[in-house]
Amino acid sequence: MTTEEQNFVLKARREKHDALIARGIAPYAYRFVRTHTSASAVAALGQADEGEVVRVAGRIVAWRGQGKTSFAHLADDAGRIQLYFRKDDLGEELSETLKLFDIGDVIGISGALFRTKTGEATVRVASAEMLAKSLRPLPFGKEETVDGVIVRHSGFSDPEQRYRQRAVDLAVHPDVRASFVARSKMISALRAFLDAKGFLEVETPVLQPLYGGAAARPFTTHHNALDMPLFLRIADELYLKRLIVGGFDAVYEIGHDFRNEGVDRTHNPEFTMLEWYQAYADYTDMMLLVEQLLVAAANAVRAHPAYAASVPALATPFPRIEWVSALNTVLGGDALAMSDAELQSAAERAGVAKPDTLSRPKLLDELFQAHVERALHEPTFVVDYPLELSPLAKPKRGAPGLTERFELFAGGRELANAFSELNDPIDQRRRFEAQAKLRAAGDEEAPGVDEDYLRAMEHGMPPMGGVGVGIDRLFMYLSGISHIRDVILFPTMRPE
RNA sequence: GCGCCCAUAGCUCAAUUGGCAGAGCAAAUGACUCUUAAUCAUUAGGUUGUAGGUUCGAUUCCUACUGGGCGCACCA
Repeated sequence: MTTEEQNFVLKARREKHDALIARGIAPYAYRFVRTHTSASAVAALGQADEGEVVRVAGRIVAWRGQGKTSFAHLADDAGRIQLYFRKDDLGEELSETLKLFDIGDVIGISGALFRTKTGEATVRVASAEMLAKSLRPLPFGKEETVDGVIVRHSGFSDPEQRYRQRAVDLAVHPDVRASFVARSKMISALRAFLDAKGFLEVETPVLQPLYGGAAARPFTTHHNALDMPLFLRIADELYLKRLIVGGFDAVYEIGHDFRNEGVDRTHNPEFTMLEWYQAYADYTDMMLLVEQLLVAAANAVRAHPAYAASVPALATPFPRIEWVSALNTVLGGDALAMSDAELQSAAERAGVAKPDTLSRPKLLDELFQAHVERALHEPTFVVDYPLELSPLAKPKRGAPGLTERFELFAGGRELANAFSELNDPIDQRRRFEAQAKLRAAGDEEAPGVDEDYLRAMEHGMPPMGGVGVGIDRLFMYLSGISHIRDVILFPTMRPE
């Protein structure tokens, strides 16, 4: 098609649009007062054969004309309901107008409920209003119900088009809408949980002059008026901990982090992160909170009928395994005492790419990922990470080479990361400097020294526990959805 | 970033060894006053992703490009 205006389908729609105007009917309305949704109308009829007059609105998703009568289905957020148009009820003029209605149009209906002889709750249409004329057809598939299961035919299934045109995807796929409803309910439950525990929801900068709080490559941008580079945050951590210095006892933030790295089924360049920090608590307190929070999230997702069956049963407390002993077991020796060369050859055997280019902490991390993480299917806390992997965590009491840190794994993926937060500014400076050295040696993900953060800490940072939870992945785990693009409304795509 | 695969009508898909580009749905016209993947008849709808090449002839074979999917790498 050369230009879309010449397409015969669009042309026919446009002609009907013009014909509506010619009949004095506005193709785009301002408002329609509904008395019922599709679902509440069906409920209002109950088991009766005749019911009250209802006003419903939605999109025409199916049309079965039959001479002087027509049946249609009207879909709204709550579901769908059948409409029955009868020429004798509507009169000549409205019957003529009806010919200008198409599948995809948004209309408002008034009429009495009744039950057809096949048993379906239906509105006997007395009046119909055009609310929004659809000029571009939606790719509705046909549906049939076989043994109570809805079977779709010839739907809209090209994954590229579905992600690029999410409005269309959502409009024709109630199950896609359902997944985002469940996600939203889960996030509401997380907020309710933390609010009830006395946490204050806050917002910290997305645009940061210095990035930190995680090991990742950032997106960079530029502020014109200030003529300065800015980074999109890779984590909220350092700003939230400044707030604890400022006197807030417990804060949390739900927002987007941005990491300039590959895209695959579990990575989108922007993703949703929950972080919280609680003064006077340590990582053991955080473990209990994470368990409770996960149970609350799982209950919220399970409450959605579409996901009731897919949510894993969570038995608390989750098992705890120690990072070092788990790695020692799989490597058959004392991992921390091994030489760099020994670690490199172990990494080589584990299939780690280019182990000779990795720093020692990276090597350890890779070995742990390869041998231990992938095998953790049930929710499991991995505790007490090596200090060199955890530059923002407090040393473990009685084991100075380790930190008080845990990560929660489930389904082979990391769901949460938490520490007893490092609040000693002298130690923190040393850790930053060690990171800066790695950075100078070529580790692009190692952050530098954040003087502003150190200054805040030097004023006295209360001891605290902190947690980060990847929201997209948590929802993927709970819902059983395997691709991150299916839990993000508008995933990052190349321009078409 | 690397490898493999995919791109045909608005949507979902066909097209034999390289030989006139098709079907279903959606659309238009007509028939049908309880249908429901409604049905029936007729009609229209295409620069086969883009640019080149091989060939008498390319949707089909080759090259490059664009976009996508899957896997690997990086990462959470």
